[in-house]
Amino acid sequence: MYATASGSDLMRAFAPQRTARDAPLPHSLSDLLRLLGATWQVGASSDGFPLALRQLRADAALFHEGAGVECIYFVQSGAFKRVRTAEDGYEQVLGFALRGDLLGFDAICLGRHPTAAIALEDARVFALQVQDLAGLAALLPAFEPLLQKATSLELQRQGEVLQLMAAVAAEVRLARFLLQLSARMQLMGQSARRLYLRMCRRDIASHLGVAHETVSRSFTLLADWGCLRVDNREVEILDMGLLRQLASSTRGSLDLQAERLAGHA
Amino acid sequence: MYATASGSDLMRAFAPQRTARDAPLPHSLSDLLRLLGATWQVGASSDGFPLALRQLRADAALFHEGAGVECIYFVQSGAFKRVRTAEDGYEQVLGFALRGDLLGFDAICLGRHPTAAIALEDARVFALQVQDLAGLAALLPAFEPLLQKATSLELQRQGEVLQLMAAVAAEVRLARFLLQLSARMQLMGQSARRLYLRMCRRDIASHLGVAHETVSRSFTLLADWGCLRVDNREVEILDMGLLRQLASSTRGSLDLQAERLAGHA
DNA sequence: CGATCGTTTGACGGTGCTCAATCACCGTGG
DNA sequence: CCACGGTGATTGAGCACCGTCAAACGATCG
Repeated sequence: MYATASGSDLMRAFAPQRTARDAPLPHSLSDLLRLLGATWQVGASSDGFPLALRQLRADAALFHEGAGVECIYFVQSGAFKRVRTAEDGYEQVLGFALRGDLLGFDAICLGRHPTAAIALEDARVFALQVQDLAGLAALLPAFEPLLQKATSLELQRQGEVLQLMAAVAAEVRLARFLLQLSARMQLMGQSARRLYLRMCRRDIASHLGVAHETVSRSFTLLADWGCLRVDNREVEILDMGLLRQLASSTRGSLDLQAERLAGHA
Repeated sequence: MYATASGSDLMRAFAPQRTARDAPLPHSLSDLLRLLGATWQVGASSDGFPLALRQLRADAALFHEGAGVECIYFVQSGAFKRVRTAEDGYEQVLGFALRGDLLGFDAICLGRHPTAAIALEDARVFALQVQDLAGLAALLPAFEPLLQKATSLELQRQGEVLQLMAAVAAEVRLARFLLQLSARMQLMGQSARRLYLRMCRRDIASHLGVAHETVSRSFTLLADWGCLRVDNREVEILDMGLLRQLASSTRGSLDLQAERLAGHA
């Protein structure tokens, strides 16, 4: 590696596993802070801080399971799935990461990534070396609360995912998943009603803890009940209230919905 | 409350919801840092830092679902369950917290506790006001990495819990749960083989996403296969290898175990 | 246009949920 | 001291839901 004093090469040095087609992209610490929800502007003094912007193609791995931790990442664009592969090859999807989400932080405690992150589409991420975290905190005292908020949000989201898998009925799981996705899209300023699923049915199924055929069946069931309009990966929520009511049912008693189904048939 | 300038009263001031039977307990910042795994000693300069040690009886709530966040907590002794209650009264157990675990951090992002924490037995926790976090970071630069490690560990544990609920067969879920518990006990310097379950079957069932009767059946099944010896809440792991093998099976194919069962019968 | 992958739908069998009874344990009060 | 009620754990029977296997359909791409 050529060590010159130019800023461009500094950036390059902090972008691991950079492939040939990657080109240096314009970015700065301000971009990351704005992504994390900071309202104020960062002074120009910290523009030299080592912050890499990595670009990935669909199906590329941001990091592999078991790999040593070098960076934590913030999704700038695109979508990821977090997966853990069992010995027999079964892929467990633990969650999906969208714009603004934190990736790889669960690796800090043990020094290795317990899960892999795979891009579902072309994506860009900010990469922050863990060894630079202390320096960044010293340079920008306001960064620490932002990072804490981000980790807290991840923790809270993981809790919601658990509730998702805790539901017994498959339609309830799917309903909860769609509502969570809808809420996140709305938080990003996008439509809460019209969703485009970036992941395939198999990934959704793994995430919900059911077979992928069951996901299909649940989609058509929700569509039959008038909750949704489903066209492959395009989903439109037609009756948000009914969807919420479905998602809130816990043990048994989908009978109310069964009646509605009978009424429509 | 009598307001004098003594140090004891300072402690009292930072212990919210203190009941009459609670007495001031000896504690210091050093105790917390040692609990978090710090190897170095803290200087006496920071002994005046506001750090409360709260004591709770069994079944008492450390914080309620939806309550505003004031503190984050580190479990000093005892055990907790983290629960979320649905509208129809169903209690979803998201996880259990033991000595050294962080509680309440998922509330920081939204300012409200998304889950409640209930003591499973008499317990003690260190309480750290969130508004004091920045001050503590300034006073002790080495604290920030410890907090990050703790949050990272929580995040990683939540991922493991997800894997737990992702398993299809009930016995597999129970096997994974017991292995996770065993690993945590060993990490705390206790026996990995002899476990005393601090939670009732219903809590375990909710945590695994099955009916509590199924938990009972799975316990007896694992015992019949020679994995465990179960006596109410006392569990002894007899065949760790077989238990691991069971826990690693994902989709279908418990047939191997079924053969073993037939062999024993 | 064929090939491959993803999605949907059907049929069947098994696992676990529901309902219910029994047992064990414990603290209370007669 | 033992009867009593209460809670938690275990076990059984029946049935619905979902996983597995299988086939057909659709989309995308070379």
